[in-house]
Amino acid sequence: MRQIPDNYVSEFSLVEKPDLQMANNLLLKSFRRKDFVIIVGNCRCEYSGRASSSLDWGDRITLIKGDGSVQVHRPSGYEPVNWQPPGCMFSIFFEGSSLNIRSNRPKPKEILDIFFRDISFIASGRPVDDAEFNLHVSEEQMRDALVSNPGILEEGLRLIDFERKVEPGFIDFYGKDALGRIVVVELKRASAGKEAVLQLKRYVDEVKKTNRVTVRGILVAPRLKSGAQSMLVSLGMEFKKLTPEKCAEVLHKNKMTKISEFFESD
Amino acid sequence: MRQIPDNYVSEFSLVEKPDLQMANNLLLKSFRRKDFVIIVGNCRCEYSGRASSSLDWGDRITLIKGDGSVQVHRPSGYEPVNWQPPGCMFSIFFEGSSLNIRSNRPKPKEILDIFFRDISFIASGRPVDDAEFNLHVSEEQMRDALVSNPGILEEGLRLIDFERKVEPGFIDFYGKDALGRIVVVELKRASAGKEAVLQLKRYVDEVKKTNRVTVRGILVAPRLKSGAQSMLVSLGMEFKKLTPEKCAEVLHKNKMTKISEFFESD
DNA sequence: TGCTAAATCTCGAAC
DNA sequence: GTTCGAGGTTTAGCA
Repeated sequence: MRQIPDNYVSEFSLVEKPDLQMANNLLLKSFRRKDFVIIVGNCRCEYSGRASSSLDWGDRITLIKGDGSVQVHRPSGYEPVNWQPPGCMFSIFFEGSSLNIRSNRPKPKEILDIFFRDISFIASGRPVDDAEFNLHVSEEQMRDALVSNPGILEEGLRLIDFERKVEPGFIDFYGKDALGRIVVVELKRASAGKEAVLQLKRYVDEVKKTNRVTVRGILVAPRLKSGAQSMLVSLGMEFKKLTPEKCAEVLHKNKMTKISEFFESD
Repeated sequence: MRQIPDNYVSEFSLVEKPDLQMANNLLLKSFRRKDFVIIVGNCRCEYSGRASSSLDWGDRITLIKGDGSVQVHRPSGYEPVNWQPPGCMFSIFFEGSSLNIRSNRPKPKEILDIFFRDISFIASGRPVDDAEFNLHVSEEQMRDALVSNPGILEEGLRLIDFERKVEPGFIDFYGKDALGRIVVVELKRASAGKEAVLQLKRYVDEVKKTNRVTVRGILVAPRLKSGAQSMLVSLGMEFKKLTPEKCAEVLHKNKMTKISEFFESD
């Protein structure tokens, strides 16, 4: 078996200005092989399913992936103008003087028809990509930081439980403060708005209902959206600022501590 | 001035297997011209901004649009693994033995670095697409149908206001029924779930609070998600079915009526 | 499989 | 410019 070199790039076959008959043959083969296909050309689109849409002729870039997803990109805009999520079946046939690529999504039932009348080029291949994607600062990591070091919020704060199930959902951080009062924390990675305030309120009410004691509700986030502050105050709750940067710092310190512990115990 | 034919397709330049120096030159030119660029090759990515991420080497398809948006696509999945929204500035330089395309988003400050070590091909061009995109059945159109003809929901229902601002948000339809009771309608274009029930509940509560009268809450959608029905009933509210097809029919009739009125008044 | 909550959500409109 | 809500949202995590 031939060794694949570390920087091997799966070749893409390129066909420039194919006529529609050739395009039909190329695409049939690619669909059967579940190749990654790029089609640049002049097309129109019809979509029908959860909603329905139509788009007249224009030059677009179409990506069809081996997992059965499709996206039609216009010259500008981040989002595709038409698309299908993974899991589609493809068929292809002539419709008048244009070539119709139909992608069929079974559930929910959705169909996207792309009609090509002119194709600039078709590229197809099987890209190889086994790398792991790593997102560094998530809400979960912010919670980890808080759980591992509640003191960053307030002197004397102690953890009782996290991701604690109560009826409306999960309490990010459940603990007691220096005076022994129950503390319920709702954590947001970005600006916290009124919906976060209401969510926290529901948790606090639920905890009060079952415990019948004083419960502090603290909304923790990098900042508040406008209106959230007054709402929070009027509902008798608090806001405390916590930034991703601070969390990263705490998590870094934890790691360092663990490493030094490892050496001490060795 | 030369006439552009109706099915004119702006040509894409294709360069297969360019070395990194040639790729650098090609891309520099394309960035200056704000071309649409497609790069297929082996790359790694580093992103830093609202969050941060890293992705090791793999074969990927990169789209760079004239509006300054970027997306790096893996062999599978609908969404790009890394991206930048429109409005970025690009720079390109060598980093060790790889070619680094840096996209810089000013506000919020975000940087995406894509490092190429091998490029299968680069395609660039200026696609022309002036077509209007048309989404046929939107929630707004369903509301228009309901507002223009409240009778489709219930005999004797009258409109008082729509898109009415109350604190949690906007009430889709606000009216009175045949018995003079206030009716609050929450409209969903697709299946309505528990979150829609809760949304309606908040609006009803808000209206009750300010008006201190009987308020009917009606959830209007093509169908309910499982669990929503019992939740709705237990909160003392109702469901009424309304399909996009019915709305389309009503809107069509309205248009016909307007046209005939036009002829009568002529 | 169905539901819930988050997202580097994006996008557009209203304030 | 900011905020807010909708989306053919998509996607990931669970029951």
